[in-house]
Amino acid sequence: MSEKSLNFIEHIIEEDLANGLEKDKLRFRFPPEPNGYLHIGHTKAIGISFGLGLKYNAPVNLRFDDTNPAKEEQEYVDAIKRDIAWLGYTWADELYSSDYFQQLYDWAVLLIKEDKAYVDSQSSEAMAEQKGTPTQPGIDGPYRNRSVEENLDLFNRMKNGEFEEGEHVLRAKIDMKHTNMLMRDPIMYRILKKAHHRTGNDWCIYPMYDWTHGESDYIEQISHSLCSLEFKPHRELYNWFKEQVYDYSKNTYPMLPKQREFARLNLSYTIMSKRKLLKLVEDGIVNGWDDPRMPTISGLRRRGYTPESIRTFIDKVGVAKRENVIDVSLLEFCVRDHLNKTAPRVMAVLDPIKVVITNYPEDKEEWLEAENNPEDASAGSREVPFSREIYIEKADFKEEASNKFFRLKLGGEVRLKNAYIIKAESVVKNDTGEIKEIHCTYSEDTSKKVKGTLHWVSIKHAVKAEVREYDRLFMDEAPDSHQDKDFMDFLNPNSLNIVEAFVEPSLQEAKIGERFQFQRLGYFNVDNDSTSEKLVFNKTVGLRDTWAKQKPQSKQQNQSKPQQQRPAIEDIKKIGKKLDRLPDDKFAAAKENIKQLANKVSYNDLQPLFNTSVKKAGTRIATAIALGILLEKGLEKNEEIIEFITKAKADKNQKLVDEVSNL
RNA sequence: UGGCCUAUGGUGUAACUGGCAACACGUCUGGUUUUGGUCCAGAAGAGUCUAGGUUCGAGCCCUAGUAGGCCAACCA
Repeated sequence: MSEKSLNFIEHIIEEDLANGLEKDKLRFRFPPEPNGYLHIGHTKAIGISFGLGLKYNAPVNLRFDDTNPAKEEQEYVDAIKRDIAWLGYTWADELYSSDYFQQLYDWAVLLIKEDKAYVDSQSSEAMAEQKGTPTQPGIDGPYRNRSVEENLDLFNRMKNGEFEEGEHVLRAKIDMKHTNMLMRDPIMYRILKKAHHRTGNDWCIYPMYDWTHGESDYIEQISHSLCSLEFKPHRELYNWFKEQVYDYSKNTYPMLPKQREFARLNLSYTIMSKRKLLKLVEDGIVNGWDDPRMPTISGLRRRGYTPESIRTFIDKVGVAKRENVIDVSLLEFCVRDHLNKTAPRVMAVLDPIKVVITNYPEDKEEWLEAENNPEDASAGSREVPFSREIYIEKADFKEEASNKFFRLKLGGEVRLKNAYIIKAESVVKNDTGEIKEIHCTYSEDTSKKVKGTLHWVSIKHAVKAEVREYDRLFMDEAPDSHQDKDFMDFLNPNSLNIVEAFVEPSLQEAKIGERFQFQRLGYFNVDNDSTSEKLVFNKTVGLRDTWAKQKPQSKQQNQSKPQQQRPAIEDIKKIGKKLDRLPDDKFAAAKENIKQLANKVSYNDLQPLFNTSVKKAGTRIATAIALGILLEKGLEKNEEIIEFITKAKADKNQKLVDEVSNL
């Protein structure tokens, strides 16, 4: 652990420690709002705070940020706790912001007494108007200078339920002209006559996020409050509030927490918004929050992901402040890596074709030994039944094929995993020419070298099972990042594919949640829907398949990325940078590219490049090429241009001299 | 007309107070293999957004641009 270089948050903590913060004062928290299920994005926040707790041996609180009774439910509290525990993290205290409602109220009264908060009685529309915009300052509202007495009275009556929702709010009195809109007298309390999942009807005023969150951190004496980037502008308010309450309570709560922000996790081909995930659930696109296609923790769990693999994934994605999109292939790598070491191997045929071994006696059957996991000697072995008629995968047979195809073909030999070597002799077809059976002969000499090995199941002994194969839910790399299109437009209609498969008989006893490698296919686990009458498997992830990659692909994979539209001059500079180091053929291509781009460039764009320093030959060559186009299009040579050309002609770089010579 | 944040191979993250740009995924070779998996060996791929400056030396410091993100819920 100490080997690994620190991320920026760890650097901050190390610095705080070096500056005198005592190590036993370190304390973190994970603060979910119980209004939905946790998803893989939350796992990053969980991993950061709980990871820090582990690293520094510091407590990490689980605090439900439950200040909005309209949206929050016990069901979500339970699901969140279950998911965090499943991931393998242990929280110090289970806490609720609602536990602090009284303290928050008392502090709010103190703020009013100091004329730092006031009751506003306007409509939300009027208040929004006075608030201004990001580019325009706000103006003071008519209630801003109410007397302390009146504010105290009104606030007390708000608490007592004397007013209806929307009639009054309590606002912090900061600065309506502040450049940070959050500082323009933010609302601290609103009236909400709703029952809260924990406090019931005790309160009819509820504190807002900014007032609650930071003060909850303060009460819990959290040292480092870590959240995602979009809360960066809130930090200023966070600090303002905490400095006020510190004045009132520094003796009981001596430490001021520090908020820092990191970039949230984005995964390619998936969405992370709770609201949008909820829509998938409500519209019946998926079968609930734990549908194996969902990026929720519960979905991943049901899909067969291991908590270990999710944790290593989070560890690998790192922590920084720039927007990122992680490729799902990294997540898949992490599960494969873990399951490869732990999942027992079994044989299952998903798309069967019948093979008859003509020289094998009709009534004979054998039980052959099969290794459970070549990666784990302690996993032992089991026996699998073999008989005259077996299933193999349709894709594993071709009547004719090149010798790049080292599976079964007519006249060719192949090894049956854990069994004999067979040779395909003939096929039986139906009227439409479809192959119904492959007739083979077998040889008991298993020592022979054959290139291919196939998995199979004995038809007589095979157990039927339902296998659910999943594909990504969205066809687009970033489905919710298109301003002109709705994320629902990118739904993949084939995200679920149910097949009737045949599995080896040892699987009859498989229990819900158990994970296996179906050899040569991928990792599968037993779904919750599985019963003793009907086995149901989920495909967690396929094996790496370098064979599939060699075949021509007609995939939907290659969708062009939404190319960000840079000004042409920027591209020219970029290309120009290494232009002088390019081999001739590449240089010609780059030159052509620059010529194209130059058509979109004005003289004013190009002019600044004339001063480019002598050592940056590439940029100057690019400038010369672009200038050539502009001159062709009728640009008049002025002094600056002539000076540039003259200087370039005298340069020691031959390419530059060439480019500039015919200008 | 504003404020704040960010910019390093295809992707993600490193590079401690300036000193040969590293690691992982992905990609491509080759080897091993009763899984076209795993494993092993290797390769390609970035002069760190652009320009200018400071310096013996800049991914890191300064200036100016450019691009992207966030900010106007009685949501969190």
